Amino acid sequence: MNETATAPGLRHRKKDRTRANLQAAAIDLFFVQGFDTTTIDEIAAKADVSQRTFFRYFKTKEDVMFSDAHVDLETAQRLLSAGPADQPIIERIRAVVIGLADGFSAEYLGEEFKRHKVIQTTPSLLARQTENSRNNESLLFDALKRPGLDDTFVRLVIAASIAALRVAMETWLANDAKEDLTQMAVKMLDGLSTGLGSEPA
Amino acid sequence: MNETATAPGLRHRKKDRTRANLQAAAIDLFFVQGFDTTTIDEIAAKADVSQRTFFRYFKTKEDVMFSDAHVDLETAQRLLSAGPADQPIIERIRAVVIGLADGFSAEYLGEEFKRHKVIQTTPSLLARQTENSRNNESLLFDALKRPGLDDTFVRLVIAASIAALRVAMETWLANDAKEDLTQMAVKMLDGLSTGLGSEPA
DNA sequence: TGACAAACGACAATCAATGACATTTGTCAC
DNA sequence: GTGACAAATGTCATTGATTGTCGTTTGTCA
Repeated sequence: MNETATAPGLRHRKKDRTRANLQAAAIDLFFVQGFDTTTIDEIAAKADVSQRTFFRYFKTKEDVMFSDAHVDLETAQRLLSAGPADQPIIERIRAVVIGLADGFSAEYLGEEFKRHKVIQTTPSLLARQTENSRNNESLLFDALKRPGLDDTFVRLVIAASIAALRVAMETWLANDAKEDLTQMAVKMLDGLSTGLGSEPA
Repeated sequence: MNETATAPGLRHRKKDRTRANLQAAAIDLFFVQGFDTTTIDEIAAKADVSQRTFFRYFKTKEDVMFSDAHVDLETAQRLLSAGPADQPIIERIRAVVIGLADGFSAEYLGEEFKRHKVIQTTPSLLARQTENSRNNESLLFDALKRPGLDDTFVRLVIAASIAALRVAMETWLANDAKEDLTQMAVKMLDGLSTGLGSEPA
């Protein structure tokens, strides 16, 4: 699955560099002057390519913020396949979340923090992110559905779990990453598991 | 707050008519030829106004599908204010959902079915809808938060509940409105209340 | 009726996104 | 090396959403 081993070749390396340049230029500009007030022309200029080339790498202006999103999802799917299939769905999700978070370096979390800060403050990016969540729900459903179990229940668990993870992320961002994100996420999933009818003291 | 009582005047009536014309023209065109393949020029032409006027009534092309969304939300807020504040949040939400659904006529449900069908099949509308959900979460949070209760828990309950309602709506749409939407929604909320850890047979 | 403001049309400009075509640049077989 | 070939890019042009401006029409109200 990971082909980084075989010699990429000059052409391929240049492509990677161009993509990285575009992405870095875009995120930089979004940070300092905002998403809406940054034009594709500016991004292209900063990355030293034509405007047309930007759209050869990213389908839309929003995409440049989400092109790496599939990585974590694929990891999640791999962890799901590896885990035991016979325990309750929410338990499996919980395990995957812990497994995923295990691979997050402090540096990665710092990058995520910045990225999500931009997303949170930009309506079109926020919309795009939830669109991604929708796709993730479908993929997770395919991975988690089981013959004996009501499909709608599976969808409910997945949707509620993703919502819980989102709330954890938002709280984390709002508190400037002071708390431990994983711990908060797990606490929320446990809340779903136990039931929201019984409220904390 | 509601000024519809005082004689609207000719100008106001014309404005209402123009807005309604634009909305009807847009939804019609979206239905028959799709959202993306319908231009603002077509909508404006069909409603017999200039393209510029369209944007005087609706901020974006998507807005024309959501401009009435606030009505149900306001009803929900009113119901929330009316209900008892001392029961668990999820119970209050459940009661509001039932109260809201009580006001849905068969005709309204039919309209909603068509509208949501278009939304479901149009990525940009889907994105816009979830953006609305975000706003609703904030408003519901303000209405439901309570001094003794952890804010994050309140947010979790709201986010999970909205996710559950969305799954109910999606299931309803996928099954061509065969089941009872309210009943399904309540069942899902009960699932959240009881806890997702215990799976149905 | 006349002043005033709201609603509107007409025009132009910006920017995202896409298509078409020409040019440059790796890659690979010879 | 060298030439054929495909990938990557640049350039040019176009569509369509969105916004600003300005002048005109049209309710409203004294």
